[in-house]
Amino acid sequence: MFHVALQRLSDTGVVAIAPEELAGLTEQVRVTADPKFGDYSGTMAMALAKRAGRKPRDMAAEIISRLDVGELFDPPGEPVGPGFINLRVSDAALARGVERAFQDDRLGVVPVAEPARIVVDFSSPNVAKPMHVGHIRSTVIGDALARILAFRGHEVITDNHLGDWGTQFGMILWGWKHLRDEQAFATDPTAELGRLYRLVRKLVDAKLEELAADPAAAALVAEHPEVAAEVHAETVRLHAGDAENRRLWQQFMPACRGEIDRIYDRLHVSFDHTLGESFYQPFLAGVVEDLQARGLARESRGAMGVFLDGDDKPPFLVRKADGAFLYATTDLATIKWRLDHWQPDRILYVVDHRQGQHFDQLFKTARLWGLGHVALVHVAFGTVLGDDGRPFKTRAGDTVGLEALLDEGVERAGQRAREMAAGEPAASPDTIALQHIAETVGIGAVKYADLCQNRTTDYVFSFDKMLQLTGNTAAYMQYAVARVEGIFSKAGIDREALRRQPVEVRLDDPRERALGLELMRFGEVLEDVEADYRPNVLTGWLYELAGRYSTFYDALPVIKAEGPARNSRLALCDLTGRVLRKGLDLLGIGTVEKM
RNA sequence: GCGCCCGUAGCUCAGGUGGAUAGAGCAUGGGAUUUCUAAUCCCAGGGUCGCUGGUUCGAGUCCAGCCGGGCGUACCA
Repeated sequence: MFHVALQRLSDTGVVAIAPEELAGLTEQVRVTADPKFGDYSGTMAMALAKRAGRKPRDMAAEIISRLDVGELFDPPGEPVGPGFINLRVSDAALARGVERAFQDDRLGVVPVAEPARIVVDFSSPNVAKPMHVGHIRSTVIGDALARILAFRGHEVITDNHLGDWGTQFGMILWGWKHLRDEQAFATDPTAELGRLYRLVRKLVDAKLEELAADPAAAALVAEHPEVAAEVHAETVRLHAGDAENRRLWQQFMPACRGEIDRIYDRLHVSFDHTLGESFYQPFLAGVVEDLQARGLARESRGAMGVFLDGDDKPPFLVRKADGAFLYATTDLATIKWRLDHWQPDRILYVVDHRQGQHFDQLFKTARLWGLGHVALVHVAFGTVLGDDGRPFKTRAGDTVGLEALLDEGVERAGQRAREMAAGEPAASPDTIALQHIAETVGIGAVKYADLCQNRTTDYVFSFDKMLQLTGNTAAYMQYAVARVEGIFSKAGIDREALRRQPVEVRLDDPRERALGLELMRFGEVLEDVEADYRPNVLTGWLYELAGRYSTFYDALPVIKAEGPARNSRLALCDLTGRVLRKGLDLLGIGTVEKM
C-alpha cells in the first residue's frame, strides 16, 4: 500500500526514491502509541522530507494523497504532529478478519512461506548431578522456541545433548571406588551419585576457607592428597575403554537418565533425540586428524588447537596435552554428524551466555572446516542469580534442586486454589481436580517466570516473584481461559457448532474493537519471536491480550447480551480462549477448565 | 590487559529496524460485585532512562569517552 504510494511519489518527481530503498521505507509503519492516533502510523514522511527540502507535514500530505488504502483502512486524515500518517483499520475489515480467524483452525496465523529445517539443541544437563535451577532456563526456553517454530511451519528437530561423558564421571568413578555407600545406592542411586559428585568436586576444587569449614572433607583431602590427579586418571581410563569404568558407566547411566526423565515428564518437555556426548566419542579422533590434515589445527604446548585470531590469542583447543578430547571436539563432531544426517538449515544452541566465546570459536572453526552454509546461532540467556546478586545458591551453598522448586510452586498454587474453592462451594472442584489445577498453575508459574524475561539479561531468582499468582503471570492467562470456559459451560453452548454456523462479528464498543485488533496480531507476534528467538515477546503480548479480554469481560455481558451482539461476543470469547490456550501451549504451559 | 553483556519508578523488569506526553507487575492510596469465576476491573501518586559529549527534524534506542557492576579469557562443560 505504502509501496505503491511511494512509487507514485517518486514517479511524479516529488522526491527521488531508489527501488532498493523502497522496502525499508515501506516498513516504517508501527503500532501507534495511543489509540487516539488510530491503529498504525507511517513515519516515512519525516525522513523523506529532509531530502526533498520540504516540510515533513507537506511530504506526509503528498503521500496521503497518493495512498490507496482499499477496504482495509479508513481513509486517512491530515498528517499529525511532525508528519505522522495515521491509519485506522476499518471496522468492517477488522470484523471480517476476526470472523475468519474464528473459523480457522490456525487462528488466523499463516504458515511461513519457506519452511526451514531447524535443529534446536537445548537443556543438555550433566547427567551425573541432579538438575537444579540453572537447567530450567535452557529447558524451558528451548522447548518454547521449538514449539513456536514448529507452529510457524518449520520442520523442527529437538536434540538433548546430554553431558554424559565428561570429567564429572571421573569424579563419580573415583568417589565410587573410594567413598561409596552401597546401601544408599541401592535405595536411591541418583542421590548417592549426587552425593559422591558433590563430595569429590569439593575435594578437587575446594578453596582453603571452604575446607576449613568442613573438617570431614579436609580429612579426606589429607588422606588422598593426589585426588585431583586420580580423578583425572579415572576420566582418561573411561575414555580409553577401561572395562571396569565402562561397566560402571553403563551401570550408572540408567539411574541418571531415569532421574532427569522424571523431571522432563513433569515439565511436559520431550525431545526427538537424546544424543549425548558419549554418542560422538567414536568420531573425536577423526575430527582432530581432519583438522590437522587441513592445516587448521596445530600443536602448541603439547595440546592441539585451532588458532583463530593469531598466535597470541587463546586457540580453540580440540585435544589436551594428555591426549584427551574436549567439549570443543565433541561440539565439532556433533555439527558434522547433524549435517550429515539431518541436513538442517539452522542449528540453535540454547545455552548460558557465559559460553559465548566458546560458540564464537566453535562457529568460526566450523566454517573454516567447510561445514556448509548452515546458520549456527547461540541463543544465549543470562545467569540465574540469588537476591545477593551472586549465582543462585541455597543458604548452605548448594544449588537449588529443580524438583524442590516445582514442588514449592505446586504447593503455593494448591493453597490458592483451596482458598478459592472454600469461598465458592457451589463451583468447588473435587480433590483430584484441585491437584490437577495446582500442578498446572504451579508449573506454569515457574516456567512463565523464566519465559517472560528478556533472555539475554541475568535474572534475580525469587520464590515469591516466581510463584506469585497475580499480575503478569501464567495464572492470569489461565484464569482468562477458565472464564471463557465458564461462559460456554454455563450457557451450554457447543463451541464447535458455533464455529460452523455463520456469525457476524460486530465491534461497536471500543473494548470489543480493542480485543479484536489484538487478536489479529497473533501471527506477527510469532514472527517477532522468531526474529530474535525471544519468547518474552509472546508472553508480553499474551498478557496484553488477556488484559483486553478481562476489560471486555468485566464491562460487557455475553450470555445476557441481546440480539446480534450475543453471537458476536460469543465468537470473540471463543477465539480469545483458543488464542490464549494456543499461546500458552506454545510456551509449554497448560490450561484448566475451572480454577 | 583484551573480549562480551548490563546500568530505566521504592523492588523486579518491558521498551524490533531511532518516532508522538518513557511502560508493566509488585508494593502504596482510593474506587467497583442484585448481572457470565474479584486469581478480576477502573483511577491515582511515583523517573536528571549511570555521566558527558556527538550524529539527527527527532536518541532510553546509534557513535565516542568516562563511572559503576557481571561474565569470559590454553588444556572443565
